[in-house]
This record gives sequence, C-alpha cells and structure tokens, in this order.
Amino acid sequence: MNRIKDIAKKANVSAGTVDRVIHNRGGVSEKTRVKILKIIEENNYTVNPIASILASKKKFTIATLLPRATSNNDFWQSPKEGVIASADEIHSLGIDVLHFEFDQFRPESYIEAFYKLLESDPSAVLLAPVLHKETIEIIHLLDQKKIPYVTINAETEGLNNLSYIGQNSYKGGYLAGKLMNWVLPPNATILIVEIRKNIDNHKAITNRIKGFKAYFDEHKKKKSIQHITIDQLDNENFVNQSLATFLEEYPQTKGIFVPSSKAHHIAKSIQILKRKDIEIGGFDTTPQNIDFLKNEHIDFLISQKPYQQGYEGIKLLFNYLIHKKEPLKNYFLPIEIVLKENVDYH
Amino acid sequence: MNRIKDIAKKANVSAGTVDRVIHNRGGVSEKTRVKILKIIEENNYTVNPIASILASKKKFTIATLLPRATSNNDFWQSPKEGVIASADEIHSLGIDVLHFEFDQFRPESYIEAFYKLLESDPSAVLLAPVLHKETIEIIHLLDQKKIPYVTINAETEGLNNLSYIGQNSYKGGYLAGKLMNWVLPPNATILIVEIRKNIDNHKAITNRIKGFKAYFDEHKKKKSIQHITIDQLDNENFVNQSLATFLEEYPQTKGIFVPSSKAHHIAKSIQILKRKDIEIGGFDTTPQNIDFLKNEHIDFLISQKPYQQGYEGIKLLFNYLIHKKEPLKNYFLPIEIVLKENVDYH
DNA sequence: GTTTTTTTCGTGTACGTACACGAAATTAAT
DNA sequence: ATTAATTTCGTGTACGTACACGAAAAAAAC
Repeated sequence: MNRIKDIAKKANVSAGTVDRVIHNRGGVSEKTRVKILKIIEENNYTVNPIASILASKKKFTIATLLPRATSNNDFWQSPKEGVIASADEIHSLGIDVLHFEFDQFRPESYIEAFYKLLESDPSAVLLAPVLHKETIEIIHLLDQKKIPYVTINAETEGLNNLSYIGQNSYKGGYLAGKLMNWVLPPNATILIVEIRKNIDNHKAITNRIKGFKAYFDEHKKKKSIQHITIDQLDNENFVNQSLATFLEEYPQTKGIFVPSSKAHHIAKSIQILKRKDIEIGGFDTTPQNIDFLKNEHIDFLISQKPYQQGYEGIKLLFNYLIHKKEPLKNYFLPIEIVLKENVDYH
Repeated sequence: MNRIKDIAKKANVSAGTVDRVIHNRGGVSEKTRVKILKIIEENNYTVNPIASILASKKKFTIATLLPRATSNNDFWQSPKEGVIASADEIHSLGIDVLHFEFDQFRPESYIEAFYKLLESDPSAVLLAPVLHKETIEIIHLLDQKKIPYVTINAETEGLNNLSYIGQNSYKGGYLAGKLMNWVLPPNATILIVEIRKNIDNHKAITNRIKGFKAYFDEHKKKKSIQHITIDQLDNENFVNQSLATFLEEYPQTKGIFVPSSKAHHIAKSIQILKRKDIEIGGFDTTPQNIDFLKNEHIDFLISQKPYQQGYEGIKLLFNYLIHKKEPLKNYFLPIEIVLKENVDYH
C-alpha cells in the first residue's frame, strides 16, 4: 500500500495536507511541507493517475489546426487519421480533442480557424504551420495565453513550440538524391519539377531540393540537373506540353525528382508520353502516388510518415498535460523509403 | 452525463443490475437484460475504463518470453526495449508486465523459462517462438489454461495465437533482391551467406532467401547466385578464409546477401580483404550493422522493426485485456529500408 | 489578555464502477 | 394458502485522489 493516506499517516497529517503539498496549492507550513516531501521521497510515492484522473474534474482539451483534406487522396488525410486514432486512445482518460481545419491556399481561412480555436480555450494545441507568414503573425496569442503547442510537418524557426514532429526535409531530399543516383545510368540528366510558384511557405520543398543537389555535389556525380516549374497542375494538357517541350530540349533526361506530393501528375504525363526510360521519385504515399508506384511509373517515394505526425503529436501532448513529461524539442521521424515491393506493408 | 447510473435510471433498475448485465454476471431476467442492453446501445454508453480499473481489484499481468539479449548489440535488445516502453505506459493502468528470458541456443532453457512463466499465472503472454519444435511441444499448455498469447518475430503455423506481429520474411527477402539488383552491375555474381547450419527454427531466413531469389527469377535477371554456409562466425580468420576462397573461385562476385542480422561479420571480412567493389545487404539495424552501414561496407539493411514488435505486442494485449478489442490475426510491420542516409532517423 | 486576522490543516464528499450482501419478488413445493 | 426455494435486483462500501469548506491553531493587533 502506498497511497496518499499512507503518506499522510507517516507524516502525522491528513490526506488533504499531503495533497496540497503534491499539487503546490500552498497553505502548508514550510516545516510540514518539507517533512511530507521527504516521506514521499523515501517511500517513492507517486500519485495514482487513474484515481487522479477520476477525481479531477478538470477536463483537458487538445485543439488541432490542420489543413483540410480535400479528398481521401489528400496528404492531409493521414495526419488527421493519426490524430483521431490517438485521440480515441486517450478519450477515456478525460482528454477531448477538437479539430479545426483550414484551406491551405486561403490564408484568411487559416486566421479564421485559428481564432475559432482560441475561443475553444484549449489546454494545448497541435498545428501544422504550413502558412509561415501568418503563423508568425498570430502565434504569439498562444504564447500569451500560455497554451503549449506542438508543431508538425513544417519545420519553422522562431516559435516557442513545445516540440516539432516531422521530417528533416534536407535529409529527405538528400536520400532522394541517393536513390535517384542508384536508379539512373551515369551521365543522365535529371529534372526537378516544382509545382507552384511563389510558395514562400513551403520551406520543406526548398530544403528537399537543396538536400537532393547536395547529394550529387558531395559525391562528385557530375549529373546535369535542370528545373522547371509547372503551375497549372490540374490542366493535364498543359502538364504534358510542358514536359514534352522540356524533354525535347533535354533528350538525355532519365530521371525526374518531384519534391512534393504531386509526383503522380508527372508520372501520368510521362506515361502518356510513353517514356518508360524515365525514372521518377517523389514524396508522400498518397493513394494516387501509390497507384503509380505500383504500376512502376514512379520508382520510389519517400514518406514523411504523416499518420505518425498526428498520432505522436497528440500522444506527446497527452503525456505533457497528464504526466507532466517534458518532451524533446524535435522529433524527427524516420525517413521512410517506399518502393513497389514494400508499399503494401506501409 | 452517461454513467452507469444514468443507464440504470432510464431502465428503471439500479446501477448494480446494469453492472451485472455489462459483465455478464447473470442473475438478471432476460427481459430486463434485453431492455438494459437496448438502452446501453441507444445511448452508446461505454464503461469508463478509468473508474473501472480503479474499482476493479483484479490485476492483469502480461508475461513475455523472449531470447535473452547477450549484449546491447544484440538484436533482441530492441524488442525488449519496446516491451518495456509499452509496459511503462500501461503500468499505471494496473497492468504488470513480467519478463522471462531464455538462451535461444539452449532449448532446455526455453522450456525452463516457459514453465516459470506458467507459474506466474499471467493473464496473457507475448512470446517469440524462435525455437519452433519446442514451441509446438509446449504451447498447448497455454491453450489449456486459456491464456491468450501473441507471437512476435517468428511466423509460426499451427498456433492458436491471438495475433502475430512481425515481418513477412519472404517479402523482406524479395525487397532485398530488388535493392541488390539496383546496386549491382549487370552480370554480377551474388553470394548468399548463411550463418548457422541446421537451424530448423529459422524459417524466416529460408523465406528471405526464397524471396530474394524470386525477385531475380520474376524479373528475368540472369544473375548467378551462389551459396556458402559459415559456421564459426566468431573465428574471424575462418570467416576471412572462407570468403577469400569463395571469391577466388567466383571473381565476378559483386554482391553478398546476408539473410540474417550477421552482415557485419561479413562486412568486416570484406573490409579486411579490401574488396571495395563488393556490395553487401543484410537484415536488422543492430549497432554493429549500423557501424558498417555508416562506413559504407554495408550498402543496405532491412529492418524488422523489432522495437515495434515488442511495443505493439504489449499494446495489443492491453487493448485485448482491458478493452476487449479483438485484434487481427496478423500485423505485418513495415519492411523498412535503412541506408547510410536515413539510418540516423531510424 | 482579549479580539482580530492570518495561517494551517482535517473532514467530507465527489468522481464512476465493481462486487458482496442480503432484501424483495417470483416461482415452486407442500 | 403457506412455506420453501429460487430468481432477481437494490443498497452500500471500496478503489485512491481532488478540492471545497470550515475548524483549529498560530500570529498579529489592540
């Protein structure tokens, strides 16, 4: 038996007093406080979290702020699923998780969702700061209210976030470089396809490209690396045209690196152009990407483990709120290589 | 409010009666039983596990039966760490996890540990049935006592296990085949190095080899694949000799596949023999293997995610015992590719 | 020394469920 | 109809902690 009662008896005080000491609620003389702490120490007593949660009326709520998944194919579906799975596990432990979503291409919807989130007065927040500028502008409201927050997916500097959970984008690109080098013959030309213009917020993509190039630099593989940017991804003809034009100009192109989750668009065009000799590598195992991985028009994908970002993020906040467990500042998730041969166990 | 009391009130019975229905403890007329079940359904009431655990005196214990890790470098260190981490998380929820270990090369120690485990009268068991024959002989004692058990790491047929958690070895070998093919020039000879003779229990290794060869068969890559078996791994000279002899006979050898966790021994010899042109692939990210991965004498490793095997195994049993959540029969963990470039985030 | 203020701490109830005990209701036996 | 046997169910207490309330003790003010 090692209950609050037992500690109390050993200290010749009541359970209430011990409780006050444990929770730093004051109203206890320094003398008895020290005595009780010593006895707690000696008996290495710890509160029974089960009883504690039951007795405590205070309900914790964690709010999440993530881009809305526009379809089941969307990248953002996965973090959401991870969040929900984690939330389910801790729901019975008195934690509620509220979801707030925004349109990642409409900054104003981000701000709007953020304010709604604030109104819910959460105990903690999980957010994906993909809109960098806006995040910097409003994040101080969380600091001000002393609401702890964890960021996922987008590494962002200058935040007082409790932790970041996600991938090291540079290393992800670097690994992509290695894989691309593996699958390509010597002296091939590589094309890097960027998708949107002026996306100041997608630092991750920039870092991936840096990492990708760094691999070739460091290994003295003198490959020609070209860039194009394709804006109108939804316009299939436009994509085909852009690629066809490029490939005419650079016939030695044997590899295409897509540093975003949109490799499947490129793979589709390459399929239409009947260029079986071109290897494609990209990021994120969305259903569409997986389709092209399976039919061998995409050679490799690198997963950011988005599900885990959501899952671990919620779990971390739970441990912080309930068990007062101080997390690390950064949790870099494994950089997972997904090929046709292992995608099914992914 | 959705408490047992509320359900009781709606059904015009007392909380005790509802409790009896929930736990199938009998002593309730069919009529009221059905009524209560209906009301529970309608209000989708679920017991509060917190209060339930607190009120329940019954303590669950999960026993584990795993090979002893002979050093921190040992493969079996990881599942153990996963088990411990998972056990820590649920300890406060009233679950104790007891560890039983054996020497995987002494079957009698396995039997001995098994009987000790039985004496502890666990609520459930997690075991790695690496000793196949012995497992088949004694596992019925668990069935007999109706103790549910989960197996990890070694896929074994003919067991009444609740679940299996581990890798699909065949697919692991198949993937290794693809990677080996990527890194090798055409027309290279490949050597498969088996480590111990007569290990009837390591079905996984056999399956990996099958998968490995299947890749080359299916892709019509006419590579010459040779085998050797090296017994005395600890005898470094012997290993060097064996490899040197083989390489003399087959000078075209450019790749070595080690379908076990012992690739580092081979890598060391190849390093000594100064054959930088030979690529090595193996399994399991033990510290020693990682060392050779980092110094580029091993090209790739495939991880079985041993930590997750332990972690998820305990978690699954917890959910089964406490939340009565029926698990799937098989949980095949991701087949993770580990290269020098992503090993640090592993 | 008395009263007032402040500090310190003990008591009691609540959290939601589990389960023992025994009372009430129903059914069976006479 | 009475008693006995059986079924059905209500009550009460326990699990260990949190926290409000207010009493007792100590300190301060007069």
